[in-house]
Amino acid sequence: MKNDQIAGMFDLLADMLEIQGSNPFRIRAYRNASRNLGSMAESLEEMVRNDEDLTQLSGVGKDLAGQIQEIVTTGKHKQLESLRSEVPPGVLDMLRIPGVGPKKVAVFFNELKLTSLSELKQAAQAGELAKLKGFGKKTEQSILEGIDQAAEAGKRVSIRDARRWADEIVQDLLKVDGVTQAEAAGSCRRRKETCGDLDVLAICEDASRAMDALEAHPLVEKVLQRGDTKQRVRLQSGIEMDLRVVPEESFGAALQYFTGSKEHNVVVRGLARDQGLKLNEYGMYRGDDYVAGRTEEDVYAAVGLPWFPPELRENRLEFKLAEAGPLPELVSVKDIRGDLHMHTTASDGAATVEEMATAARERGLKYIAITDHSQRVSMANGLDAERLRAHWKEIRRVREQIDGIEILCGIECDILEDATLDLPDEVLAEADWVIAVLHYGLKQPRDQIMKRLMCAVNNPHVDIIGHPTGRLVGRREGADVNMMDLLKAAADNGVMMEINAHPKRLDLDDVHAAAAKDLGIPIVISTDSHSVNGFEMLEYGVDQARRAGLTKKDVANTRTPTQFRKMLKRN
DNA sequence: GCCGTTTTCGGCCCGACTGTTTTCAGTCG
Repeated sequence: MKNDQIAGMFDLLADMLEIQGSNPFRIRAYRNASRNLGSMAESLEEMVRNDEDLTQLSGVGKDLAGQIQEIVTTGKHKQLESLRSEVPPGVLDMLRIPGVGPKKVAVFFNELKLTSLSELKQAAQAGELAKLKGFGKKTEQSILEGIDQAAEAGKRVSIRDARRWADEIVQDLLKVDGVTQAEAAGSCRRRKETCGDLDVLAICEDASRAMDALEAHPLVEKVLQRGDTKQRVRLQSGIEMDLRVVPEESFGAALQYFTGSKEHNVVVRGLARDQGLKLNEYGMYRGDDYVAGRTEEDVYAAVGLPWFPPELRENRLEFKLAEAGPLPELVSVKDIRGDLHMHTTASDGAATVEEMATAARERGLKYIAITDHSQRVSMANGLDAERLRAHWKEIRRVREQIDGIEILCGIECDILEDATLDLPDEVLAEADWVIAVLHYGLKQPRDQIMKRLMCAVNNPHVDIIGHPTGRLVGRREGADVNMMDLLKAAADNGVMMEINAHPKRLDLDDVHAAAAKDLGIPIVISTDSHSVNGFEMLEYGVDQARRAGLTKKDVANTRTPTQFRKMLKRN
């Protein structure tokens, strides 16, 4: 039983309790626990097996500890099972309709006995919803429109798309007459790997000018709401965006407020309250007196906190770091000196060794590793021993010809389904840099997955585990990796861990990267480039590392070429 | 249901927008 499965059960429970009109704080407790469980590195199953105290986990008390234990040991959750028989699954689907929440769903279910989206649609078309108390024609119409979107709703977009759209709109808003400042907030600013919606803030003397501009923007499909200070639109891509127009003296407070995360803000507001202050999106107040709000720095300073990089604002690490002293400086793109995962035309890349090396040098990199696929990945024209040796010969030739950048002879070697490596040890021994990865058999049971990873970690020639879970963000779950066991073994064997920078991978994720750092494992942020444009992905990997609280020191490829070589096992 | 403690019960964020309501409830972030 994986952590996120258990978290999912608590979320489902919360949905059902909400429709039943339970105590909202009890519901929040389930959601809160769900979130915390979903973002922890240790496996709950292991914790139960080792008889560890689950109430140590934040948001988990005696009751939930018992429920987790029940789920892990029996695979079931009695309370959830009995609620399931009371609330049909189709009723939960109704929650996905924009503007429809638990109260409305309860009315549909209890008064009209509707149990699915299609029944709800028929009732709306027959005009039955508008007859209900508290409902009218407009609500009925908007539900009718919303039902078709329900399937799409909740879809998240990659940080890369989110940033492209948000940045474009921000840049265009800044050109609008009267707009003096504009910035993206929300999960996009925190660089979360996916975004459910976009938030943009602007200062504009006449808010309607900014809103008119947004309404006319080519990326915008439709205005969903428009008030005096807030406008909500849907972009062509289907994702929704909020624009808030705020006064200058509130910009910092609003930026802080709308950047979140919610959990981070709860803590900040709590600290404010403890000091007799009140924080909202307009500013920090003592009674009715404005204390701060122009900048985020002012807001944090008013409660005795340092300014936090947005990537840290998840209420996971940042408050502990702040308590321990000045915040560490997080790693940044300019710190990265090497890129140690990339492909060429020898396997499935689009550029030659020479082209990749030249492009890397132009981007200011001092060393790279060429790591084409091994033979198992036949689809990608993976290399067998003979072709690999010829390829390395070619790399050495280019190495002699190009100044200003070091090139390592590497390989991205598959860890096969039977827990052996795709190339013999004597071949791997000739490499400068060996990345071991899972590509196939990702659905194998945990025991076999771990057997494979341990085989790689224990091999003396393996330098690093690449994209350790093999997940594809929003598309494919990764293998069932016991990450803490893998990290401990990696630490014991001097094996590094990769943060694969491609926005579709971002693997390790932020939580596991933080766990790796805690164990002292050197982390490498690599782009896995398949063309010269691939190097642009570096920033997404760096953002993920920043979310894990990594500094320059924690990231091996911030070292100079000489320093980096000294970190390798074979030296 | 959790948490903290001014230890065992009270607090748990709150403001914008919409629609239906004529003073507010529901939803959302």
